[in-house]
Amino acid sequence: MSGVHHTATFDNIPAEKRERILSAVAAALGRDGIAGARMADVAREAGVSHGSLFSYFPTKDDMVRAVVERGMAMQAERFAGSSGAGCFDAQVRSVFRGAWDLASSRPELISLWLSLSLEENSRFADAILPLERDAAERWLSIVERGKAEGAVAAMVDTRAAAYLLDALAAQLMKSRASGLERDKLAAFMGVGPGDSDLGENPAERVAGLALALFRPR
Amino acid sequence: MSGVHHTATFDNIPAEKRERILSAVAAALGRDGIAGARMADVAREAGVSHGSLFSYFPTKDDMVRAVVERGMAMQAERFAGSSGAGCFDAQVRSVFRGAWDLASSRPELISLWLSLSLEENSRFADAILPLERDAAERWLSIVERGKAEGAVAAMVDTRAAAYLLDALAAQLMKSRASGLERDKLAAFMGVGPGDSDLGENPAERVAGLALALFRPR
Amino acid sequence: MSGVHHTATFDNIPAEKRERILSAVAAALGRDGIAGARMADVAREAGVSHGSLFSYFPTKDDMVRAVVERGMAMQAERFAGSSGAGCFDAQVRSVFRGAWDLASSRPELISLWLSLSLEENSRFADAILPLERDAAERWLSIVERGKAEGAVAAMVDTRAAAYLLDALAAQLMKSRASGLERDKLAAFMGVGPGDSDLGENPAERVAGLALALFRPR
Amino acid sequence: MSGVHHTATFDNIPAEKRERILSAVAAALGRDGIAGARMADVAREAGVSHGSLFSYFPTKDDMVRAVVERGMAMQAERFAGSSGAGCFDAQVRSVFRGAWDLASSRPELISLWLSLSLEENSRFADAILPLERDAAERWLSIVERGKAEGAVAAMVDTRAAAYLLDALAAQLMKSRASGLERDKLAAFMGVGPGDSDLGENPAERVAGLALALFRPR
DNA sequence: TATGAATGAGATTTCATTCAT
DNA sequence: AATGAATGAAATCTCATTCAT
Repeated sequence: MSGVHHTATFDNIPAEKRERILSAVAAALGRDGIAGARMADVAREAGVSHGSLFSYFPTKDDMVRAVVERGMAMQAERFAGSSGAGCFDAQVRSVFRGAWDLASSRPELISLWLSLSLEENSRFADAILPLERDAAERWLSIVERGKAEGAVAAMVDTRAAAYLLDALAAQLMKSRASGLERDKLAAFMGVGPGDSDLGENPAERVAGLALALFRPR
Repeated sequence: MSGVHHTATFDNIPAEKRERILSAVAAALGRDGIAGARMADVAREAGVSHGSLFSYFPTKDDMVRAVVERGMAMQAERFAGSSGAGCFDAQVRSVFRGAWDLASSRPELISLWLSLSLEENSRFADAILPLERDAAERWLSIVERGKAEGAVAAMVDTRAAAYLLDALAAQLMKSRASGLERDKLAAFMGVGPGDSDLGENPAERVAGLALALFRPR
Repeated sequence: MSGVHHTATFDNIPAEKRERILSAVAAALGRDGIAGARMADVAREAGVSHGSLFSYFPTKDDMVRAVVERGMAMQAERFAGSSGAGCFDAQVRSVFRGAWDLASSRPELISLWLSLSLEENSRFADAILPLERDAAERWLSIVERGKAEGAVAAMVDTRAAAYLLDALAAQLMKSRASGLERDKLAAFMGVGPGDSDLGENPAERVAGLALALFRPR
Repeated sequence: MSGVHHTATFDNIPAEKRERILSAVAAALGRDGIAGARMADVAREAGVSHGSLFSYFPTKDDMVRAVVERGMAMQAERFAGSSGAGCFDAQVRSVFRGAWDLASSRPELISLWLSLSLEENSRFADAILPLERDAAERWLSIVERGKAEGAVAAMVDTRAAAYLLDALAAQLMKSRASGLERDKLAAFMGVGPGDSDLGENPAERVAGLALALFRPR
């Protein structure tokens, strides 16, 4: 299942073209969904013939896998920058900020990631489960460190807390990537739906709450 | 946009048949996605002819809207049972429990709901935005009541707290409806992926953590 | 492998239409070969939309099988009319005449039958092997009867003789169905290639030789 | 139509490479048919680049012609070894044996030859008609010599006899080159289809019968 | 001369929608 | 009102052929 999903031809073309194609794939998948994305659109947007696309990826599903496995690694990096560096508070804020920034700059990757949780796309689950498990491990170790530092109250259920932080980060990204969820966030934050200003950066605001809640008093 | 999406014919058929059809629609949409669901499958699974389906709903999108508007109302009821009754703690537990139970009994509705947040399905956003806003209002009033009761510390950011509780409830439902998210939950809770027993009911466990965090100490 | 290869829909349409479609399929397969025949051509020549064609046969290969299994049965009948009736000489002449007539009236069936012997079409072999075996049995019993009647010399190798008669009948049909083989027959019979008159009916002439050779002297 | 179908470049490459390419072409055409064979497969199997193939043959049809005209000459040689040498019996046995051996060693050439009789490949008929006519002439002169030698009864219809011998030789080659025809031969000879041993060499057995039949008694 | 990436016409197949019965 | 056969636009995928390097 996992492994290489592109042809040797794809390895041989210029790196710039490769990036252009993968970006076009991600954009189309994020915009139209996995089932709804059309190979012809991807080809046009990447500036290649649609015959070429099939010389890079044997099938549409292979193309999806290629961009999922590669694109999802970028998402994992929202942890990489924060891991090991700084105190609990700094780490949590860094992850939330990274999540928000990723969702701001590459919303299509978030849309694609969200769609991978759907049953209709369960055939791709194996491509991201390792990343999801990795994220769980990281959150768990962050909370453990928080307890060791005294930044997290001893009575806190470590596993539930890690789950809570992950859910919050996921919801923040969703709120950034989806129009509907953006409106929903606006409803929570008390600003009008058309209002593009969501006030204080929600990622910072929510991170602040979470940190305050965990802190022993 | 919003309003009635079925024909007069659909109103005239027996209620039992109506339910059977809407259930089949929800099952197909949840299983195969909005783009992937096929009218022929819905017809076969509902036990009606292919042609009849089009005499009930002018188009596939109308059919989707009909089930979204109707099916999503069920989801809203996870609040209905808890609203106004009991203290803050009881209300939060009740909503989380309701969310978990709904996701257990009708996972296809959760899958459908999740897919409505995707950009590819943004044309249906208007059909659920009111419900989402309603949910935001309810969470906000629940937190406010919590503060009035003294069950929520005064320093807590009300809006962020409501957002947090909503995110947590959403994540719980997702963890129940999607195979991938179930495995992810297992990773957080420290049980094997094949292990069907997730230990203590996660909804109760997570609700317990949230309530403890909000409580003044 | 063997069995029904068409949909229930195909059973429900008028018999006349069914025949029209099967004839168009046989014509296209005989003319363009199995790989070369195009579904769009078949549809146009049968006077149905090409969408309909796929509602009758799930795939192109199913369509081929349907016409092979059905069309080949017609070929088997070149034996049916002669079996059991008359003396050895009459039977052999009848089979040769039937073969010639079938090849004259439905050359496309012969072309299709010939193409089924090719390795490229070996996936359809199971559909005609029973008919081929049946033909072998019939020739063997015809030769045996010939011996019992005294129309075939006792020293004749029964199995080889049956094989010879079958090869001869096959070659006659080939000579009738293929332009190249027709020219080749003309070369053997000493008439010009453009000459449409092949002299005495070759089927009768060749049957006459075979019968004379087998007869004890 | 007839003539040279390859480029000057093809003449300039090493003879070994030329043979390798023509063998790969024959193998692909025999295995997959003319319509089904893919240039990319031929290139890979011949160990040359895709582009080179087109520098040797302007089009796929030219490539087919090149191998047909060249490969078919080999088939004609099954007569060459026997022509002029030996008595009638020896000649007939020699041709049958040669046909059987060619079909055993180069079955793909037989498959290709069989496919050339199909209407779908009639555009190549001119490439082999001379060879077919030559074969007819040879059979006719062999039978005539047989009559002069007294090995063939005077009452035998010379032209029909030549046609019969050709049909028999063709059927023998077919029985060797095609899986289906091999099973059919097994049915005639009374051995199981899986039984790789066809008993006495069928070519000798059938030749023996033919010679016995022609012999005056 | 050799290579292999690029192209696009054309093939099979799907499926929402229509409509005669 | 119900049925299911019919339709054709549109999707994925193939592959002979071209051409820059």
